[in-house]
Amino acid sequence: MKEIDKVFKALADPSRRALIDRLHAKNGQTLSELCTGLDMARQSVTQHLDLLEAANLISVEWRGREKLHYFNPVPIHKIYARWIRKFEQDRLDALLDLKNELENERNDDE
Amino acid sequence: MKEIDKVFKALADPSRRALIDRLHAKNGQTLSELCTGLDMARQSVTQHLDLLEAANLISVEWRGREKLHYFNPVPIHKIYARWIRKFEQDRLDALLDLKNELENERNDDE
DNA sequence: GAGACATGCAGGTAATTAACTGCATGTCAG
DNA sequence: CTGACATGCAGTTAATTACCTGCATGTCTC
Repeated sequence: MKEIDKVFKALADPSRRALIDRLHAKNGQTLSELCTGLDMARQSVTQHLDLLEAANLISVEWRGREKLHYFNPVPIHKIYARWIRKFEQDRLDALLDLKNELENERNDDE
Repeated sequence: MKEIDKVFKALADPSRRALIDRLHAKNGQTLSELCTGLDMARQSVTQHLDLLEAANLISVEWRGREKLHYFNPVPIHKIYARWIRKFEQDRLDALLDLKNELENERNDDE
């Protein structure tokens, strides 16, 4: 499976996006810490975290018996760079076209 | 299902992203036009397009017996605005922090 | 109106997924 | 060393998904 596909798939689930949000709010949380308040078995959370890790959206670090989780924004930046920016560019292009159109109209009047 | 979730789910499939790319290259294509060159039954393509339409990523317009498909970038912009920009912001913040840190160090020297 | 064409609609199936339960392993603290 | 704790690992299940095939409907063209 392509890298970018893993990222999109990982982001497609609201539970996983929530986990990223939690890590974004407080980085370096343990598994049990991430589980608190969630209506889901620890093992299910692990599965989600594994997917996020496979997509390189989080990285883990062991400290004794605890597993610390860190958010990594790079894949999201790549999605933006390779897949969203070009559509954003269309919006700018459309504005430029409109601007040129208006200016040409003005020139036609002269 | 939440709006944003439909969009993420719709974007999670590479076939659907390919369809968006094709529409981005040439807007207003019919169903059969979108099917050409794809190794997939027409009915399967229809299902993908239905999902994209449910996510508001494409809109359709009937002309006689033909169904024209148009790409709509707004949901992708919303993803960027509500979900990606804040992570991008972190990168800027980190740069600013670094800048301030360096300046403070310089002041400490004086 | 007949035949070609574009698409819709209704199942059916195999693969994937997201959740669970139960038990095992490894680490800390007294 | 022992008990508590953090996590891993394996297997099960129900829901979802991504396909397919077959047939129906509606619209052009001659």
